[in-house]
Amino acid sequence: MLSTQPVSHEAGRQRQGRLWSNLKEVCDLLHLPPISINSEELLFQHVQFKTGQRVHTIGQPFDMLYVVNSGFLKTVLIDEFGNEQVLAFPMKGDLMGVDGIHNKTYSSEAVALSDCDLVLLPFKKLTTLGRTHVELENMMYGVMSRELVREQAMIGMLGALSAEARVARFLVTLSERFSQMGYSSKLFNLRMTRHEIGSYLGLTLETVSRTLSAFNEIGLISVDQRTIGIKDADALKSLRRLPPSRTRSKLPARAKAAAAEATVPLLATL
Amino acid sequence: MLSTQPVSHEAGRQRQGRLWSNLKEVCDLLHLPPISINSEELLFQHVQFKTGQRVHTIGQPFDMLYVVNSGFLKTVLIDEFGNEQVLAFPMKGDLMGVDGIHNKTYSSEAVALSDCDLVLLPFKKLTTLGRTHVELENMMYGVMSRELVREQAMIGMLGALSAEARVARFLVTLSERFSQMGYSSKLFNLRMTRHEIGSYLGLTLETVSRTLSAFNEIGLISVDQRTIGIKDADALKSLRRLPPSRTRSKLPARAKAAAAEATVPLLATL
DNA sequence: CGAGGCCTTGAACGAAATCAAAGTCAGTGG
DNA sequence: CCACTGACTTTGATTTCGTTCAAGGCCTCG
Repeated sequence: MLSTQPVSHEAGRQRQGRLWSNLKEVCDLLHLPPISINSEELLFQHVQFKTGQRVHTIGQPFDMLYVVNSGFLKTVLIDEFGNEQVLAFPMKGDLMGVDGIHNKTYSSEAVALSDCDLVLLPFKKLTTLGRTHVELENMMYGVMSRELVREQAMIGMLGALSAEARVARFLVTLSERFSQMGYSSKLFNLRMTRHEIGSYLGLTLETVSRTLSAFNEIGLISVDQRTIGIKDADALKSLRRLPPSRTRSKLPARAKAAAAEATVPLLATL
Repeated sequence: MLSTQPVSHEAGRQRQGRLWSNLKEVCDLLHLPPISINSEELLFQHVQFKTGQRVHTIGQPFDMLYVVNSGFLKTVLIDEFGNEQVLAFPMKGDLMGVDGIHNKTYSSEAVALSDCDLVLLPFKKLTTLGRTHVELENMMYGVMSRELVREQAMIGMLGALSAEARVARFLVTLSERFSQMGYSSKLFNLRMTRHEIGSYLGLTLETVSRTLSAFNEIGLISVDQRTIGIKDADALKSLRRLPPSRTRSKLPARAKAAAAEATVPLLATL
């Protein structure tokens, strides 16, 4: 489902020995409808990070958002004992740094898991520009809301799914992302360790390893170290195996009033 | 830490037999610095919901944000089998509905756990207004970012903490919220069932119940049905008991390059 | 008073964590 | 070139935390 427009594969152009992208290219990257701004002149600088480098750290003053143009990263929280909690594995098209707006300080740390090329979006520049370009402003709100929805889905997954289901969904999501990026959805390399996957999924590295081996056993995937082959995507997708009886939705008796109309125009959905 | 300014305790004024709040009152509610807009004329309507009523449902067209002025709610995700996953328990000062911006459709459902009074913030109105009032716009971004940070903290908790630690943190957070609202931080009533707490924390209702009983045993709290007394807040706060050896932060060998300067000015934090 | 939610507690089970050991792989330096 | 090192991975054995299943008590509301 990639745009087939003649954007250079490595989006951006050289200038002063450095890559720059215009707003339309950034929108493409974020999978957003392009914005009609006389924007050929409005360029955003790229930056490169090497494997292991930190893009931003916790507590660092916030002024930039980042869009991944190529490469793989992780974002992590670090607790008071130095333990890492992986929050996400940003890759091409993902936005980073939104958590820094509040408090003017990044609340997470972003680390490159491979060499990366990121587009720099100076936040001030964006908001200023947004004030005169409704579309851009809407895009900003939209992207932030999208992040929020993603995190809600993550919470749902951590709260309700078994280890197997989490690993299965992780693989499916990765596969879809790779496919979006134009890589094979059937065969790819993990850029992160079992440990990092485990942290991301709320599991230990051993459980991740064992679960992958088990999927391999029953022919859902093939595993060789970091190389994953997806053999039965449908089975992976439908693998739920959630702790069953939990959390069945039902309105309490006291809620019968809800049938009545609300105090304000309110659609009677459901 | 409440503002001691003479805002009416039940913020807002009567007009046409209904409560309305101006922008300053809304900012107070959200714990944000007040905005200097000639805003006495800019009023936001309140709405009341009865226990059990839904404020918005999944898939319903989005057009409003909501700020809780009084009462207690839950927001939930519902999976394909009708299972509920509690995402949050909004109460006074909390913002709801942000997940609806993306897709123009609410992606979660909000249900009143008690009779509630909510301030309606028509999103269109806010953004239009934000375009001419930088402060308001910044506030919008700030609030959305704050939500994101909260959810990240939630992910961290679900990913890393033991059942006891989750329940302890839940109690501490509740206690602090009650205190903020001017209620006792030492003695309060839960508005939600064990089942709902369990869903929120990624535990079963039995585990929640047992953990509360255990805290009661060792004198950290007193429990009688929905009534909770906090006896040793410090012990609750420091109760971590996280699965120990997990996820210790350490840079991989390949990351030695990180010591070198980044491609862009980058603070050497840590 | 009875019914239905809700909460507690016990006992047994099971999924995932922990502990432990051996194997793989990439990079390094002799 | 090859052996050595250190990080990463796999697999096994054991333990433990939290779930599941079950039964009984409590409280509210009709």
